[in-house]
Amino acid sequence: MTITATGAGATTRSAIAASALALFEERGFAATSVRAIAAAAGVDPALVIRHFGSKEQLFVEVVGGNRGAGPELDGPLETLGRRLVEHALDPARDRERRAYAAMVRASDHDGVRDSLRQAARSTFIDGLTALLTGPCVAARAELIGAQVGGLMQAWPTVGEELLATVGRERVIDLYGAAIQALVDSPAS
Amino acid sequence: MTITATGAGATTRSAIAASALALFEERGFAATSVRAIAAAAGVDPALVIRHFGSKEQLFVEVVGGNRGAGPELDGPLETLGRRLVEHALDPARDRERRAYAAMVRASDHDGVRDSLRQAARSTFIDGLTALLTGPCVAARAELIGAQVGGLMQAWPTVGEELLATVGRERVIDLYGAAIQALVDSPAS
DNA sequence: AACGCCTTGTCAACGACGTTGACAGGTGTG
DNA sequence: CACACCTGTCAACGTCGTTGACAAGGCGTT
Repeated sequence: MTITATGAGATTRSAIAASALALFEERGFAATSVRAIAAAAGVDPALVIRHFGSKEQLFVEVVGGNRGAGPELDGPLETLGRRLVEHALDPARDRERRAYAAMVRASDHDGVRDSLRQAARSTFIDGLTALLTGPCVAARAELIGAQVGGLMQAWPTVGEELLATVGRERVIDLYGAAIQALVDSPAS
Repeated sequence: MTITATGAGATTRSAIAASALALFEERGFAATSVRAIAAAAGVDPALVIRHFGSKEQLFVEVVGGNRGAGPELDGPLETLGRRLVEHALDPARDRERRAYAAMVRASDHDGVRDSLRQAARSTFIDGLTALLTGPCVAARAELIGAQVGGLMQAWPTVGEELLATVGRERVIDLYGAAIQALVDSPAS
């Protein structure tokens, strides 16, 4: 039950977490077995469960646990749409994008889905709601979240093609304008 | 190998498909076992695999197989954004929306992901590409697909709340306008 | 009628999976 | 020393998707 923050077990625990993160991001949830994680970390499969409770909890903790604050929200509202797309497509954010895709794909499991929803709320939609002005800010923030989520979900499969045909800047222009339509205070 | 279109086996095959569809939509892919499908259909588990090859192929065939043509594309371009949202949120389309959600959640498996991508292409994005005018029609069609996909994915979790707070018409207005930003031919 | 073939279905089993319980070393505290 | 506890090991359980061998029944050909 108890898990000490320091001590001998903490190093093996982080070793398990590192192996798990690498395998989950590379192969996804279903294709990664607890036994494979244990083998990569050089420990017993039972120890993985002992430390993290279950495969699902391990996934949520290592893949869904490292959320940044969301600095992409800083800046003028007039260019928020562009910045959101730039941030979502930032090549340096490849790891986070793959982590998000892995979570969406594993959202067949209730715990993963709940974690995904909660993470989106706390690190994105709530901040966005506080930022927007005009009517229906909460609803518009949710819909902007749907837009960004749709882009991130589609990107692993269509992103390469889009980059080759129209280029990153054009995608940022186009999708940024679409998001901006929800950022700008609508009539009525 | 060979599967006759008619004959004694066709009825049990469709019985398996019916049970599988109901269970997959209700519980999702991972939580539905081949044995449960077989029990619901009153057949042997091995027979399920015999008829459909694998659990994944069965899922793709029964959940991803019944795609409509897409009449939502008919009509003037000026209101296409609205119509797409109306169609995506149509209460009568609850089954299709749940099927789509089930496929997204099961897209951890390669075959499911491929089927999802192909279905989106053939029944939506290709038709949309043919419809749009102006520059970058293919890219804009893909991005519109991302928008619609994001909305459909988010809807099961946030739709109820949005309906209660701002109402369906307002959502159609807002998100429809955002999609319309990609439908309308952009400046250069 | 007798034969062989294909389809349809049954049965037991395989290997892999996530998870659990009982148990062993190792360390610090009374 | 004895006690407790954290850390780790081991074998096993039940379930899973899938497979192979085999039986029952229809059907055309000789």
